[in-house]
Amino acid sequence: MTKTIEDVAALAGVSRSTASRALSGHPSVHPATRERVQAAAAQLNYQVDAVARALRAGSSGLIGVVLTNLVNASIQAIATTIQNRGHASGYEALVATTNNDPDREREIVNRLRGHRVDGVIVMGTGGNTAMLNELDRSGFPVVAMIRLPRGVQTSAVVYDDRHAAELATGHLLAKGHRRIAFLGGPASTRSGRERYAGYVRGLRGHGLTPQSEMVVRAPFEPEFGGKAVAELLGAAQRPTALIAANHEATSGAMQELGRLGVVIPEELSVVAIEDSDLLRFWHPAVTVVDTDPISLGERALDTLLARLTGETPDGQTATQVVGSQLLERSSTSPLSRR
Amino acid sequence: MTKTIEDVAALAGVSRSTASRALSGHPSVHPATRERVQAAAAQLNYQVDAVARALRAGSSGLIGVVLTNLVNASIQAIATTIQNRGHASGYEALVATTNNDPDREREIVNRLRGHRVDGVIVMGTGGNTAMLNELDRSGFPVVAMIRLPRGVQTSAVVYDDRHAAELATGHLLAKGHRRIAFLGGPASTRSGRERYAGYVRGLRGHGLTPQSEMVVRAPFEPEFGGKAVAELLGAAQRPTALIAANHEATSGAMQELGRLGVVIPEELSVVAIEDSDLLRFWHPAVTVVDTDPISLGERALDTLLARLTGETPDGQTATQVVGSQLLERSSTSPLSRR
DNA sequence: ATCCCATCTGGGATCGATCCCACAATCTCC
DNA sequence: GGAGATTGTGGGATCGATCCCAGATGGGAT
Repeated sequence: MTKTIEDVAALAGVSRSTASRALSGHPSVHPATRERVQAAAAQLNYQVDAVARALRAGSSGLIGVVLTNLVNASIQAIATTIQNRGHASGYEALVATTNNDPDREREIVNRLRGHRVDGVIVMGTGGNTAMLNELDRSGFPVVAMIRLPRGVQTSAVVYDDRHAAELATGHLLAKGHRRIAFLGGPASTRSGRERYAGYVRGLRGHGLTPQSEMVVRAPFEPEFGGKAVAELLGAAQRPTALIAANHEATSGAMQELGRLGVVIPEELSVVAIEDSDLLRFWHPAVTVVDTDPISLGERALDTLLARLTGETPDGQTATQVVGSQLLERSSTSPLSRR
Repeated sequence: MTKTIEDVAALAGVSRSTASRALSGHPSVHPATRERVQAAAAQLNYQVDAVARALRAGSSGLIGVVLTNLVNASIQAIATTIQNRGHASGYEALVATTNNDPDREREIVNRLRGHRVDGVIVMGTGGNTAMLNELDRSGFPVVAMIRLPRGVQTSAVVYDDRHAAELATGHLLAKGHRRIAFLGGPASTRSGRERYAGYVRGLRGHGLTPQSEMVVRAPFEPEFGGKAVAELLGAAQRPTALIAANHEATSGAMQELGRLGVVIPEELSVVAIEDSDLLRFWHPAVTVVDTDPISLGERALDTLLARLTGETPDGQTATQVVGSQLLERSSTSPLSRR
C-alpha cells in the first residue's frame, strides 16, 4: 500500500542504500543520482516510515508531555508553549493526560518510552517517583514540572510557590487585612506545601500566627473549593480576605462566591494564585499572583532539549524556579473599619 | 541498556519465540514455561519495545488527535473525553496542535502516520483537504471534527451549527429584539457559514432581513471580537442584542463589553454559542447555546474505533451531527420600550 | 516394539530504514 | 600507460518483536 524506500530505489534505478543516502543529504551521492531519487520519491509520494527509522536510530523526534489534565488555563499555556517551541526545534510534542491516576501515568510513560519518544516532560501524579528517577538515571530524559513530588531527583522546573503565596499574603496585609483565609492544595504536593509555607511566612512577618480555622487544604478539585468557601463564610469569625492558591480552588471558590452573592471586594477581598481569563474578566477583575506559565513551559522544554543534544550530561540535574508577580486588579480593597 | 525479549528468553532458558508466545498469552506454551518467562520478564523489568512491535504489526495502539489549538474550553473537553475514553479502550490518544497552520498540520499528520498511529481525529485547518481525503481513502482512518472544510469526504462529527444559531436568534426574537448583532467566524469554515445561515434563517422566520451593519464575521482570534464590539456599539443604530457565535468571538466581546462598562442585559442582551466557565461565572451569567463537546468527542472516538475494529468498512463515511440546546441564564432580557 | 498424534519449542524470515564495509569506476599525476 | 587517490554505489547486517514452519519430545494405542 504505502511506498517504501525500496520502491523509490527501484523507480530511480538505484539501490536502497543510495536512495537512502540521496534523501538524507549524504554528500557522497552524485547530484544527478540525487535528483533522480528525489524525483522518484516525489512521484510516489514517498513518506519515510518513522517507525522503521526510530527502530534503527533509537530515537523518534517526539517528545512526550504527560499532564494530569487539560482543564486549566496555565497548563494549556504550558502545553501550547512546549508544542510550538518544540516544533520550531524539529520535535513534535505529543500531549497525553493521566487524569491524575498514577497507574495510568506509569502506563503512559512506559508506552511513550517504548515508542522511542526522545524524552518526557511530566506533571506528575506523585505516584511514580521511583520509576521516573530510575528512567532518568538510566538515560531516558525526564523533566518534572509544576508539581515536584517528594523524592523526584530529575531535572525540574517549578513556580516559586512560596514567594507567590507570600506576595499574595503581603498584599492583603498591606491593605490592613488580618483575618486572611487560605484555600490551597493538599500537603502531599510540593506546590501545596510551599504555597502554604509562603502564607505562613507572610503572616509571621507581620507578627501574626496562622489560625487553623482560616486554612483549608483540599485536593485539586473545584468542588472542594466551593465547599470550603461556604464553611469559611459560615464561621462565627468571617475572614475579610481570601487567598485562592491554585486554579481549581479558585474555580470552585469563585463559583460559590457568585452563588452566595458575596460582594467583592467590600465584603471580602480576594487574591488568586495563577491567572486565567475567568479572573481577568470577572466583575470585579480579580487580583492575582501571575505565575508565568509560558516561561515555565519554555524552561521545561529547553531543559529537555539540552539533555537531548548532550549539552547537559545525564545525571546532572537541577531544579529551576520561575518567578511570579502580583497583578493588582479590583478584587482587593483596604480593610474598612466598622 | 534496556532489556529485550532476548534477555528475557536467555534468563528463562528458552528461545525468543517461546518467550514471545509466553508473554503474549499464546495457548501452546507449557504453563510452567510461561511462569518461568513471566518471572524473568518481571525480574528484568522488561518492557516490550513498542516501535519494534509496531514495525512488525503495522499498528501502534496510538491515536492522533490533531487540534488547531488548546485554548478553548470546548476543545479541552473534547480532547479530554477522547483521551479518557480511548484509554479505556486500550488506545492512547496523543494530542498535537497545528496552531492553525496548514503546513504544520500536514507535517504532523504525516509524522503521526509514519509512527503507525492507528488513525487520527482532526480538527482541520482547511488547508489539507485533498491529503486527508487521500489518506482516508487509502485505508488510514481519518475522522474530521468540529470544522468540516469544504470537500472533506472522510467521516466527520460536527455540531448542529445552523440550529444552534437559530436557537440563539429565536431566543432573542422571542424577547422582542429586532436589532440583533451577529459576531461570528469566517465564511471559510463550515461552522462560520452554518452559524451565520442559522442566524439568517431565524431572522427570516420572523419576516426580518439581515442588515450588513449588524454582522461581523472575523477570524478565530479574540482581538477581532473586541474590535467588532466597539464598532457595533459605536454605530448610529446600536443593536439591542448580540450573538457571539464562537468561543473566540465571545472571549473578545466579553472583554470589550466589560471594558466599556456596558450594562448587561439592560443595555444589551447577549447570547453566546459554546459554553465555558467564563460565561457561567460572568456577572450576570451569560445565556448560551451549549454545544455538547463531550458528545462530540465521544462520537468522534467511537467513529474512529468502529473503523479500526473493521466494524465500519473503509470508504463508508458519514457526517454525524451533535445537538445543542439553549441554556437561559441572566444576560438576556425582554426589549424594553423607551 | 512400533507407529501416530498431540503438545511444545526453536530457527529463520519479516517489517523498513540506515550504516558499515567492500568494491567498481573515474580521475590525476608522473 | 600504470599506480594510487578519489568518488559513487551495492550488498549485508542491524534494530526488536512476531509469525510461520519444521522438528523434537512424550504419551497412548495396537
